[in-house]
Amino acid sequence: MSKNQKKISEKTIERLSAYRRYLKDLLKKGKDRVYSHELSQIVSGTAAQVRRDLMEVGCNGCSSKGYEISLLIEEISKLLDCSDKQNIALIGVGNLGRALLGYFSGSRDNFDIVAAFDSDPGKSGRIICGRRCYDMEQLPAMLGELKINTAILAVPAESAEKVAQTLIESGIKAILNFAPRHITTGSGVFIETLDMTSALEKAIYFSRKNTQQRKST
Amino acid sequence: MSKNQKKISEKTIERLSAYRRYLKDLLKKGKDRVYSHELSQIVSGTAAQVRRDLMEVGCNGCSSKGYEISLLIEEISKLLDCSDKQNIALIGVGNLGRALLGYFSGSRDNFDIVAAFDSDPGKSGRIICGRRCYDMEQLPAMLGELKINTAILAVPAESAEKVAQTLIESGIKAILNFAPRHITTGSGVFIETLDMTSALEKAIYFSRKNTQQRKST
DNA sequence: CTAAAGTTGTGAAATATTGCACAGCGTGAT
DNA sequence: ATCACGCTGTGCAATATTTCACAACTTTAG
Ligand SMILES: NC(=O)c1ccc[n+]([C@@H]2O[C@H](COP(=O)([O-])OP(=O)(O)OC[C@H]3O[C@@H](n4cnc5c(N)ncnc54)[C@H](O)[C@@H]3O)[C@@H](O)[C@H]2O)c1
Ligand SMILES: NC(=O)c1ccc[n+]([C@@H]2O[C@H](COP(=O)([O-])OP(=O)(O)OC[C@H]3O[C@@H](n4cnc5c(N)ncnc54)[C@H](O)[C@@H]3O)[C@@H](O)[C@H]2O)c1
Repeated sequence: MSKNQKKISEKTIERLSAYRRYLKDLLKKGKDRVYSHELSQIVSGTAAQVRRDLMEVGCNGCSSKGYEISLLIEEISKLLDCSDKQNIALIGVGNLGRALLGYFSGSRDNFDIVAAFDSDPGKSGRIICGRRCYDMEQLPAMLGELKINTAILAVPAESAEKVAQTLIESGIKAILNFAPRHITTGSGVFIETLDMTSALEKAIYFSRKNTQQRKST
Repeated sequence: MSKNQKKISEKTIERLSAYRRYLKDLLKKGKDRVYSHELSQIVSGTAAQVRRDLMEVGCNGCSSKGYEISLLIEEISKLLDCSDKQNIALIGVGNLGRALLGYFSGSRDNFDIVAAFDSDPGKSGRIICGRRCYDMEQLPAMLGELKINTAILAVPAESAEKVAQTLIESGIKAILNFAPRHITTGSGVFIETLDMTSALEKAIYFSRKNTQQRKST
């Protein structure tokens, strides 16, 4: 019962998220069915890969007619989303943090950044992009109070590990880290580091090699 | 001659970039040698993986003493960097674009954002974060003039594909795309899409499954 | 000088991920 | 009713990536 599905790969989860976003677009445009080969284009994969991904959410496809978009969205959401809207915390309201706050706050229906934290007294206490910014001392209490278990980390690299440690001790379960620092954790906390500098240097590197296009997500 | 190494994987390139950044830190702190198991921690891999990565740049390791940091930085740079500093363009000077501009401009010695472009007349013509912002009409000419072959794309999703097409036609060789849209290209242009929303939804998903930590880059 | 400890370089095994190819099914045409 | 067509679901092959494991080498201790 607790083990209905064994394990879905990270790559698949990422693609499912991308599929869903695209499917919502399609739905808005009035489409109601979609084929795997159409979906495959938005992640530069093959149709077979899409079908395999969709198998993980319980196949809803129908031969010849493809997948029903609204049903697919529903099924993907059932897998990805929690029953209730997830509260997210943002740590570090600098240049990047503000951009993220403006981008993610309020616009989604499955999650929301409900609180921001910064060590700078000039920021905490204020309301930024419509969200209250708290002092770091209030972090442990607020995480519990707001039932936050995922955090976005956008503090300078030097502070990243220390802040991450605080987050983990406060019971956070996953961190999306933008600082160019690897976060180590003995516990079962999920850490995803988005390293923009490496990504850019990779792009620069491959701008010189004439590779075929690849990649996704 | 032209085919000195067959092919280095994207993952390896990303890690090499991360190693180098860390190695520069270590050097600044006065260290001069490093072991593979030390490097392995910053990408949450194994020591063997690090050694394998470093083999790609031509092994410089020495039994028992590890790798000489300055030499390693040199060798990685020889692989990753071009002989001359790479000029980068930023397209879309919105909330995210400005953060990126502030972050990447001027601080690196192997690349620099030398020009920004935006379709908004209120932005083009001005100087933002110390960089001139041009009108989109000037894009093709400027890319050639400044010898730019890598671009950062930070425009709204709706415009992303069209702008990417323009970039490719103007001769760009690689794009780091922040818009939540897959860019397709028949040509050999390298496209790297950083999808923050998928990354966040992935983090949220795994905050509920108690996985061991994984991932890097 | 010899042994012990610790590290590199790397073939080979183990995993993870992707792509192929085809059986089976629904649909629409005849 | 039958058939051709196009798409799904999936076993299996093909790749890609990571990890294991060990010989060879360097340094240090005795
Ligand atoms: N700006 C970008 O486009 C960009 C790009 C790639 C990576 N990053 C990374 O993202 C992170 C944030 O970048 P940024 O440009 O927003 O930096 P920033 O300096 O503008 O903002 C950092 C914020 O974190 C706060 N802070 C510092 N120490 C803290 C602590 N211990 N606890 C809580 N808050 C603390 C600061 O007060 C500040 O508001 C950095 O690690 C940076 O390397 C940023
Ligand atoms: N802000 C974030 O933190 C964040 C997070 C994840 C993804 N993104 C993505 O990054 C992109 C930029 O986000 P943003 O928040 O900076 O948006 P934004 O609206 O603040 O900025 C977009 C900028 O692009 C310019 N622009 C629009 N159409 C253009 C065109 N055709 N050619 C040139 N410039 C054009 C606009 O004038 C504006 O300056 C979006 O695709 C967004 O989905 C942003």
